[in-house]
Amino acid sequence: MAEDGASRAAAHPRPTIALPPRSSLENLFIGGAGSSPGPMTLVSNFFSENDPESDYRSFSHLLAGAMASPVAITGRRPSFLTENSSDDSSKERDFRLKPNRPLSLGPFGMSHQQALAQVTAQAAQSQSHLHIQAGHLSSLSEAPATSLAHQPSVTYDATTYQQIPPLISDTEKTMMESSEISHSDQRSQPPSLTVNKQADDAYNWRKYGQKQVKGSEYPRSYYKCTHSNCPVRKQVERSLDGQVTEIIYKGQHNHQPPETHRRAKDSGNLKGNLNFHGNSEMSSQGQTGNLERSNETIPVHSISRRDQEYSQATPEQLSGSSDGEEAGDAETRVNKDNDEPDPKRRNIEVASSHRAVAEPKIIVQTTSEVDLLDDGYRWRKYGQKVVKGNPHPRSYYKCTNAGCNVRKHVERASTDSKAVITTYEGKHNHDVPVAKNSSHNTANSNVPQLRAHTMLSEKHALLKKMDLGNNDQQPVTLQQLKAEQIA
DNA sequence: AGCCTTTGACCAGCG
DNA sequence: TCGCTGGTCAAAGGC
Repeated sequence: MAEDGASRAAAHPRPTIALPPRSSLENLFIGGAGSSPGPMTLVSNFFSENDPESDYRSFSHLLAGAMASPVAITGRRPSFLTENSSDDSSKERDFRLKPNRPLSLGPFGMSHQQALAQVTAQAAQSQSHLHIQAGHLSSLSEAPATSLAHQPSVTYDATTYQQIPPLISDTEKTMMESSEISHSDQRSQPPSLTVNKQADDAYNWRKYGQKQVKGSEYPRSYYKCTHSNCPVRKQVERSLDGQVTEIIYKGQHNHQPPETHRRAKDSGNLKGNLNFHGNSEMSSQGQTGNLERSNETIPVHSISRRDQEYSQATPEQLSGSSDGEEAGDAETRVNKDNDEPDPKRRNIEVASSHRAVAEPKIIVQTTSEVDLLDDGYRWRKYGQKVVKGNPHPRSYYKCTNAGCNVRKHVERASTDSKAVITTYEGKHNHDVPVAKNSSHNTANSNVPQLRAHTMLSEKHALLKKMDLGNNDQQPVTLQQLKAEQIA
């Protein structure tokens, strides 16, 4: 098994690419050299820039911050959380985060966290369905001289909404500084970076197995929480050089994190979070008691990398559906239903690091029906499923290109049949096929740009909606977006 | 001594 | 029923 993994990894080494800086607009419309799938990169680039402070505003930092101090987001789990296709027979459903590429925020003057929170939250309000996922390695330009390979993915098992700790190596401990920035605070001022030493993993894990899983590029390691009687387990896929490529958490901690870790988090919060209510409280709540029914407060996992290449994910609190079943797989989904403007929901704690780590890509994609099957690539449908709570089936597609393992899931929103949530998984290892009969595809090279335009317009419309209801919270996003469009 | 990782074997679900 | 596969167990060894 290990040999298999080694040989496969050797045959398909993941690239480590450092590209020169690129303008925000260029990034937005073009993406990185050889990037694919184009559409996936577009909106992600929307959030990325060459901001010199981008190191402090990565999505991984977002995750880290939320992990350190989860934010309560209550309400029904959004319908655009899709179900893990690989686990649809199980009651265990995963939220999966695959931060496959670095990301930094630039011209918008806002953090990933802000953008992410704004977009997702407001999307729910406007009944637009956003899918935020970490995606592909396609656009590589944002990360300043950072290895872009081997971005981890994280799956959150939605069966039991656990708080998932960051895993911080000793090296990281010494290098990592994090800022915790309340979402609402950040709208009027730059992130106030405060040091939040992510001392260590909030929980202790013991490896109990390793296996080369079919279809998985790297060996999968199995870990148990070492706390007595704690059922939480996690699966970690690591590349040969030790970099995490995917993390899956299952179960719910029935205990609090080690005391030392909680103290560290509390300390960090006092310094940096002006508008957050109770990190340590959340850390404990999230473990056992938050699974209320129609108004669940769900701590999202948080992760980190031990090996300096990834910081950590965030336990925000995800809203859960009233039935607690419809969750998504797909890559990262940070979202919420915000029928109730709970102030807590708006407080997104941000952690950041000075480390030059590879950062995950965030993809926020809204698609119209037109875009649904016309993203420049060719797809073969291989499955379809009706998910509880959504009258519309989700369909599964694979890229038809030989040797390409990219898949996408297409789902119509339960509340709006014209709204489509598309989830891409994987990275195309080929160029966009020669133009099809789409006006989008007049030439291969135009596909990304045109789609960018389309998506940008949609984004604009979305953000405009957002702006109407939350003028005080989204101004930067909207203004920046408008600026981009004018440019 | 205790805790951890490693790794082959075993088990259960599924087609 | 059988084979495949993912997940887990548990002995052995290392730190």
